[in-house]
Amino acid sequence: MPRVARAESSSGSRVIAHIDMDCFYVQVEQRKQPTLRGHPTAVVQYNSWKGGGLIAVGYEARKYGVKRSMRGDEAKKVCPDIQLVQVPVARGKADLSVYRNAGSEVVSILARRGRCERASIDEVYLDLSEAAETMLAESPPERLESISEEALKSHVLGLHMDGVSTKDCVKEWFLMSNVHRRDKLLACGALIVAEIRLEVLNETEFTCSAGIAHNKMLAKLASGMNKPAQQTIVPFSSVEKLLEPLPIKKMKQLGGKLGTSLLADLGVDTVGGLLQFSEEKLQECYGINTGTWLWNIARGICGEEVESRLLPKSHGSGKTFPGRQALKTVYSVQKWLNELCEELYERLLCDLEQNKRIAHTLTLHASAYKLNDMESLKKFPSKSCPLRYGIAKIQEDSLNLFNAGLREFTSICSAKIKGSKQHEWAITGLSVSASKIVVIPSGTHSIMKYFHNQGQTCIPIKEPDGISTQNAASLSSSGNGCCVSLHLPGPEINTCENEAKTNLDMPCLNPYEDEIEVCKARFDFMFVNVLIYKDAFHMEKFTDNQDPFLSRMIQEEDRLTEKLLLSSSSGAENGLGSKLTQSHMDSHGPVLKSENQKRKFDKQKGTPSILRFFQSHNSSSFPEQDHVSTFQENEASSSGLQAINGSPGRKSTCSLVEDEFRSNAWNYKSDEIDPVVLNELPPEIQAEVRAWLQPQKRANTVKKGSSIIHYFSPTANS
DNA sequence: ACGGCTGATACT
DNA sequence: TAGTATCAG
Repeated sequence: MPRVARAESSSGSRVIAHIDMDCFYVQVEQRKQPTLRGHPTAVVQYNSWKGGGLIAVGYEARKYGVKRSMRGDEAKKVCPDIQLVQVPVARGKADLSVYRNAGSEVVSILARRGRCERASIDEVYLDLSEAAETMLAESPPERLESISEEALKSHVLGLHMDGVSTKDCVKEWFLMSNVHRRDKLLACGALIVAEIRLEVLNETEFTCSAGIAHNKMLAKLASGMNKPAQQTIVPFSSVEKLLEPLPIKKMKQLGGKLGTSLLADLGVDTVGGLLQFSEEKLQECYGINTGTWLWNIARGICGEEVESRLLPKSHGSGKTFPGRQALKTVYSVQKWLNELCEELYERLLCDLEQNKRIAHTLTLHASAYKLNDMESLKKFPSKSCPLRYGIAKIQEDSLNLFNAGLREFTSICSAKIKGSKQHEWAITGLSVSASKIVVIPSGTHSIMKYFHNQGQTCIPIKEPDGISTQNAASLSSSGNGCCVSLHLPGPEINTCENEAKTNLDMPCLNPYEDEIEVCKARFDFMFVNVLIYKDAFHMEKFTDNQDPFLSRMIQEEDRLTEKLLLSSSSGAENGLGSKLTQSHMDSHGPVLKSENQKRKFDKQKGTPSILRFFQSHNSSSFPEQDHVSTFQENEASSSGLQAINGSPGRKSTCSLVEDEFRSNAWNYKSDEIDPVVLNELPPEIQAEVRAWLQPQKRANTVKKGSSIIHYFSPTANS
């Protein structure tokens, strides 16, 4: 909750829109299956129990009294004609990817018009202040020869003095010239939103509703007032009358316990009721932040900014196991964790490919009860650890996290029963999630670029003003190979030729620190890619087994490499991009075998494409060399990577990669690093590199290591 | 011990 | 920070 409110009047009025898709899941299904249009429809989560649980209800069905959180059977009873569509199922669980992707479609349209915040899978905030100002300056409504039909259908709160709000009234309101400037801005905003909503409809076939107001809170309130497919405007003058009788539970954030205690403590059940309490009083009751926040929202004040964020901050995959489905063996837990991790990892790869983002933290949540314990109210603890890319690693780590949690869960409270049999616990819910997702800086979008960029290794590259990093490229999606990629128009963002620009959005830290962050992110990016390929390589042996997921994964990763390489200009020149993927599977790459014949890798048929890429890109003589050094020509001596490997002439990037491929037990010692090169690095980088060389704790011990090295920790405990 | 699944945020 | 709790839809 945004606890700091900005004075509304101090800096000119903002124009904020909240766009809310109408019964979104239903619309998505209706688009997929147009015969459903016009019929009472609901989306149910696959669940043979009682016909499944409704998670979205179309407006035709609502007329019959069908409600969310009814079971499918009840819905049928109330509305026998209802069409129940099932949510897609993958890996034994509901998969919401199609809806997520559909949401991305909408967001990419909205984002063209102003700062855009994806508030949920089907809700978006838009800051239209600039656009409205521009319109007011250049072509104000009163100078328009006509107001669009859609805009004329707007609802203007407070306009209708009880009863009739005709189109004429609305038209008059739009054209009113003797009104406060802030209302004219709202009118402009409403015209824009009407336009946007038509765009959305044309391009996606989805209808939405919208609220237009001076802040997020009011916009959100308004968007729900006239649904579906309508928009509602909240003029400043209508705020008091709107809020005064409004049940407190209708306000966002007050629908839960806080709202309840407001009634219990203060006897207040409408927003207007709050007005009688001083800010101090509210602070006494609910703390300084919440108190002030309450005081403000009662007056329609909400300074919360629209964040520029089109992508989610975390990904998660979870499932519940209610009743007797509860999991009672570690085995079954592991089985389900593996499924959940598969989905999560698929989405992570999507995010990496489409948005160039890397997640850094893996978290496991579980819910459980104890069988013998009378008080089974104990919570199963959440656990997290550094996230290592690679499906097997995520699966292993999540299981370790679970076991760590389970030990706490079982030990702390019920040490009483010593002969601990299997069934003292049961798991009713599992979820894995990935967070701390960071965008790789522009210019790092291919490994080639990294290596070609050497002279100026760590120049921070910023986006053009007004476009935040994570809005770059395309919108995330996930799941099932249907990675929708929607590119935003606008300024070129992804060129490494862009030099450092000043970023106005950021308070700009020490530029030097900034530089280091960019460096770290680049390391992360490259290493993650290498490791993904290592994993794909391992998986090759499974392709014969026709495991659909594994082979899909391999394809996925092939595509990723190809894209990355094609996107690199020099890769394209050499024709490497396409050659590489072709050669991925064939068997000409015994380059590594000289050293470690026993290693698993040597039994594989191919050389991982990334590695091969390194090889072929470089000296032509590479394959013959026994212990090769590469990239000598390309790299300036300031390369941080070289420093990790040692001196430029001795052991370089390629051999670092090789070593990683050769050895499951990755353990560089400090003495393998040329101290001269290490000392050339900026002090912070030196520190970081040295830190990498320390032994790292991992999931078992549940401690977060430094940003990069944990990717390299061996997979197995052995 | 059934509304399931997914996300954000604030507190500590 | 990691872990918990609350909220929303």
